[in-house]
Amino acid sequence: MLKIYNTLTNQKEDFRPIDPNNIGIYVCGMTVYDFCHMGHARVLVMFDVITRHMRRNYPNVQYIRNITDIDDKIISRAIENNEDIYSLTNRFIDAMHEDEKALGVLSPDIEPRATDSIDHMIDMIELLSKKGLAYEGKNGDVFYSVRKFRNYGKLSGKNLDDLVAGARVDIESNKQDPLDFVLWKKAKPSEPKWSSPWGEGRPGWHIECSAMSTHFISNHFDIHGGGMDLTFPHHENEIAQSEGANNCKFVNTWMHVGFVNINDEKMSKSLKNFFTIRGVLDKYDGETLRYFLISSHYRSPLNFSDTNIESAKSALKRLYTATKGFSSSKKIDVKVGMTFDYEDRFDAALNDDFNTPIALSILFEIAKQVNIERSKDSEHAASLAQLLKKLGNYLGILEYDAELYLQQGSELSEAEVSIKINQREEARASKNFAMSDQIRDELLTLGIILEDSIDGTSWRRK
RNA sequence: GGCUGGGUAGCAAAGCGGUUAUGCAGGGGCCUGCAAAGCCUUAUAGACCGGUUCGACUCCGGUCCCAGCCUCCA
Repeated sequence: MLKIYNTLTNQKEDFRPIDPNNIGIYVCGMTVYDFCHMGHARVLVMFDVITRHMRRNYPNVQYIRNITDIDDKIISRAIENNEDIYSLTNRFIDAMHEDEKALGVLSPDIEPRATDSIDHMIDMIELLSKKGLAYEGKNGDVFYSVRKFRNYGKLSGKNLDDLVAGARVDIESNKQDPLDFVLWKKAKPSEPKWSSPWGEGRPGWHIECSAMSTHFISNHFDIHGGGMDLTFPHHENEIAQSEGANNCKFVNTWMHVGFVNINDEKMSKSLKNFFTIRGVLDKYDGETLRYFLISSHYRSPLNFSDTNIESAKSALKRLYTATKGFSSSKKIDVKVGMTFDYEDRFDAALNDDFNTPIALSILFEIAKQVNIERSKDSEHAASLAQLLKKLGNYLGILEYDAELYLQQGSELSEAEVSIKINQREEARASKNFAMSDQIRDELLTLGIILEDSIDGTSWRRK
């Protein structure tokens, strides 16, 4: 039984699908005015792990992740660059796709752009107006009347009076209540605009997710996720909009991914302490990064540092090393009873609120067993290695041939290394160990490590 | 101030009321011509104070500290 921590109830709950044959997942994606950073990477990778696991357990999982391609930041960045918003957003959408590919993230089933769903948003705002939940302010903007929605605050555990007392609410004379939020913004001259019953303008941020999730999935669906900072106000407002408009429960399970921190502080654009995915990929391969991101539980904070990624790199290398030599496509039957309950325990870990650290620890148990069996029972070792690769793939790691992975980024070609290895073999055969060690040291300075075994000498990158 | 989380060994990170988490790094050993990898072995935990219990890192209460949200943010 899959258990998921639900932000709505602040506890782990049994996941009971609305329709087991049709699971709906909606995740708030990127606002595309800049390159994705490590925080985005964590959300991308975690929901990739989550949907991969869901797909193994349910026949049809519909995964939707939107793209916010219209908002204030996009507009101001486009003006700054003196370019059309679409040329800006298209560029960063392409960049995002490159990044997620490098991280081994599978594409969502649908990736709707806000600007393609303006009609659905207008429909929803009209519905809210009809129900008396929305009103037009003095400046022509349309607002949601938060106090008219009974359950406002249920997701984030806030109550309206506390929010007012917090005094961090802006004084906005156009609103009836300072907590009300914008559904539709009147266009200023030279801003991108769409026509609507309230004149030309553009949608507020929150309405797009309510409109797109209900349109592409249903008024009521299973899982809605995003980064933790979206809990309030974004997701709270989505609930107000969707439930206010449709008179039914919006989402059963709300999932929120913890932050990536720098020196124990949230990584964010406003703090200017962020690292872009592509910046990190200059130094580390995508799978190392992915391993790093899944090495802690998705709700815990994750501290980003070179030391921590280096340690992820070493750990992943250990798993690859264990599968080395078994990567041939030769089909081996996994012997019943010889793999113990590794796979069951692996599944149980993921079923327990997607506990990737435990799932990974089981991969290490298998790796150790492969190493032990290697010299004793090679067939058993091979079947374990196959299992290791299979379970790794479920998490989106161990996707490459071990040999190739361990040799990637080498300055010398395969052939060049082979020549050196052969020279060294000759030296060793004639017991000229000074010479053989010299060759090995020479390669080491080029970042290449040689490993002698009964099967001969193999090499890998340091 | 209100609301969430959290404080675990050198570092990272989990589960668990009593039995080895796991990885990286360290010590000793085996293997090796020497290495590397691997295997065996080993040390180092549970912020603090009380309580419940035969027994608590794990449950309850309190204290201290940290992070996040309450404003755009994944």
